[in-house]
Amino acid sequence: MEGEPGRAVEARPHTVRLGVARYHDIAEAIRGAITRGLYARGSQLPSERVLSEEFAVAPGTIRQALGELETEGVLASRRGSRRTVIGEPRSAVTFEEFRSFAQWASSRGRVPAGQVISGVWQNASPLDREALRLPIAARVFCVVRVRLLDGDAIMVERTRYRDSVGAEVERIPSDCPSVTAWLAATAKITFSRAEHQFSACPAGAEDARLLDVRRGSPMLMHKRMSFSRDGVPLEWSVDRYVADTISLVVDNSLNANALRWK
Amino acid sequence: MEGEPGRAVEARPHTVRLGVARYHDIAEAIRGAITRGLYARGSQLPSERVLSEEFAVAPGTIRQALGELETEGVLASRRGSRRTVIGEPRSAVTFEEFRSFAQWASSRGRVPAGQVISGVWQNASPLDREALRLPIAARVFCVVRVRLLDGDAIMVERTRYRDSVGAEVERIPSDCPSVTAWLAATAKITFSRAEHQFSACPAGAEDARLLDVRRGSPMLMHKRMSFSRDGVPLEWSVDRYVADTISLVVDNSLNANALRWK
DNA sequence: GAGTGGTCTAGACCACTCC
DNA sequence: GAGTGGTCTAGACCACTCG
Repeated sequence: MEGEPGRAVEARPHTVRLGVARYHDIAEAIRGAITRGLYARGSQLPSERVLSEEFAVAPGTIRQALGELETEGVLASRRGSRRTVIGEPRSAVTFEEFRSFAQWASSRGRVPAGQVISGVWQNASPLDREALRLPIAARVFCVVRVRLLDGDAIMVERTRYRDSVGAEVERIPSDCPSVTAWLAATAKITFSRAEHQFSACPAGAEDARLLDVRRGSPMLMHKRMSFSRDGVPLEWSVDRYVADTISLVVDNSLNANALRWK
Repeated sequence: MEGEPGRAVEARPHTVRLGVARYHDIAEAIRGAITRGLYARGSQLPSERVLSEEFAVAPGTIRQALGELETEGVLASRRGSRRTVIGEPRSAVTFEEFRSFAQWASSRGRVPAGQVISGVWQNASPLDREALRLPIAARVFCVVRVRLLDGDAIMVERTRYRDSVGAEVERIPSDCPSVTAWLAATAKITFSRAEHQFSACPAGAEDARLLDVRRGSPMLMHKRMSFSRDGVPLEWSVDRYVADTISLVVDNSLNANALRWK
């Protein structure tokens, strides 16, 4: 293992280090130990009591660290039996990466780009009003973008923003690679929760023209609604990807679920 | 609220009731209070201290209950500020529902059915060996099934089982609606983790014939790998759904992710 | 029966938010 | 400055698993 067990925690017993929690440190240490092969897949982890002595922390702190790893699907536990090592920790996608095309692409070492096809204000349709919980006669800002990956057009994005957000989006330069990043930096608008729906559909006429595929060819459709921290819906969007350019990976266990792109 | 705060917990301070944990009870009570409109969307929940007095439990127990609700995306919290109510709790899909077509359909009040097209033993291909972590010269049991929803054929499932599981699957009656349920009940084989990948693809010749769609028409492709509790891969499968018959819903927040079908 | 994880108690200090 | 959530301590009993 690692983590300097005999670190002499000093008299002050529960000082939280600035920025990083101790339990997260411990999770990181165990994660690293698994990656380095110290714990083989299928083997058993030391007990919570033993770990709490090794890391010189209270049992509850160890429990928090192990909880983090179980959520990631790296460990599995059962009452009365020792925790078993499930496998290599995966680089789970962060929320930002999953929500933002640009941030996902960058984190994978690929070059994202975007091109705005149109951006207009419209009266909110019944669909808009339901999705964004708007009153009658509200307006929405509608943007159609083509997204490029390493220079290839692979996706059409049709987004509808509520007015407060739309007013900011309207000012964004049309070649800005990441709307999400721009909104966060300039307008302090951040998305804290999103709901995604995936299905397949045939390419429409506009899709075919913008992405250079045949009409009716298969596309992965991704509907998305994003919310502020207070649960206010900020935007909803329908993205259509050319088949075989991208896929969504979902990892689920009895305890929790994790997402990542591939 | 509810939960009979003055329930007279008695001298024994930490007796866990059989089956249900107290923190889960409390989460359920708060969930119910939100559903019944006692806490409006966007409003603030009472503080942890107050709740711990109302429910007559230690603060840690309240914290566990609130954690459950935050994972579901019902609540959001921020240091120094009170927890805000995000919205109606969703009926998050259980792991079993997400993995099993039959269980998902049943839970939605729809009638699932399955028909085995073929079931044969084959030598494991390189793909099989990688997915199931098998040695050279291992055998896999390959099954092709058509899945029906309310009488309509909507999906072709091509599954490959490692030998120990295949031997059991071979004995399952061909009209059995739920392979998962049969395996759990009869052979005590349960899946505890799965990895899913979604993308779009055109219908192949066999898909077209079995599902009565045109070749090349759009399909939602779902690759799936299932593992035992100890991390041993038990099966992998490629399912292809007719477009617009089904879609996957993923909910993700800064803290956690939840899944459900729609 | 020894050991393990799951649950729970009853406190504490700190970082942060809001007034 | 008062109050809140985030983290941590140092114990406890119970249900369960395994040898």
